[in-house]
Amino acid sequence: MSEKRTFSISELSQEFDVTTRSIRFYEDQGLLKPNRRGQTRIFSTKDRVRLKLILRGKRMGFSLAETKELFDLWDETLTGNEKQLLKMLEILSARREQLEQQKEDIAMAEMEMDTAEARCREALTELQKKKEEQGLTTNTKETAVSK
Amino acid sequence: MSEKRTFSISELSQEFDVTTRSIRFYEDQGLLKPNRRGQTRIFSTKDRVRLKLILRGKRMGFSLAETKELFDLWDETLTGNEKQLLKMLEILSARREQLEQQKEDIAMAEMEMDTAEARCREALTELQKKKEEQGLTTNTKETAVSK
DNA sequence: AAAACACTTTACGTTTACGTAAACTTTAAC
DNA sequence: GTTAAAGTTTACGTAAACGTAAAGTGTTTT
Repeated sequence: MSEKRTFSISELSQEFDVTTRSIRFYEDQGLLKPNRRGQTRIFSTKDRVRLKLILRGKRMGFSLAETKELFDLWDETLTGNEKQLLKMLEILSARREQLEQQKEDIAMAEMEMDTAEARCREALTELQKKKEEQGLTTNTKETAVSK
Repeated sequence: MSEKRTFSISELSQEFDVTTRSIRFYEDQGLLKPNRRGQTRIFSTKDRVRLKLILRGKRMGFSLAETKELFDLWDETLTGNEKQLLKMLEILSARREQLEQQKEDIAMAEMEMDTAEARCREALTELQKKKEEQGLTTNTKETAVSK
């Protein structure tokens, strides 16, 4: 079912385009807990998923601390007493609000980019016109001279 | 047309829930350019819009430097030679890609939150069942004892 | 005009998220 | 078996985004 592959630090580093330094840092901060063979880190598919979540979180503007909080809470939740479960539900709902906010932000940004792009294109065609006019007059001059 | 109100630093601070320190910092970094009456900063509606953009940018994971770059570029663009305009169009298109990525991220996050919430609710109802069973047995015991 | 209050500059401190270098060990390749 | 490649720890450095304190300058309220 859940694949049992393992990954080296450099494999993950390449796949997700992060430095090994970053990955070790994430471990240091308690976000990843790879096994070891001797000194060497052996990452499981679970670690891989977590790394993916960390990076997505970053793209979404979450700090490592926030992401870690979520991870920890989820782990606690799985052992699950009622209080933990309810807290998790609260947090999930709070996150949903954040996501809604972000969607709004994105929609606004898209609209503004539409108008910005429109203005750019207008300005460009304006410039084109002027160029053409210029081009024509120089041409007439040249032909006039060449006669 | 474009309102001619002005704002004090504390007005903006309150309206957008940022510290005055942050606002001054944004000015320091060249993101805001309020007028002065003596020493005192007088913010225009344009400044207000920019502050709004800065904060939205932050929520979307943009650094102040990135936001500043956009502001500067837009200012340059308005004076508009062709090169600037084309560069702006490129940047806009790059931003759109980023936005698409973010939308994907949000969609993924929402899906995962759905399944997470479902698991939580399952676990909760499980606990409820156990409680009810417990409740029933204790009741029978109690009634048995109280007889 | 004195007190209270908002605003200012200057400057050092702090946290986050790594980069970078040094010196060492383990593993893989020849 | 040694050399190269990849991995490790330790530790100091850095950029971004403010926080915070100090000390001064208006301004307005009583």
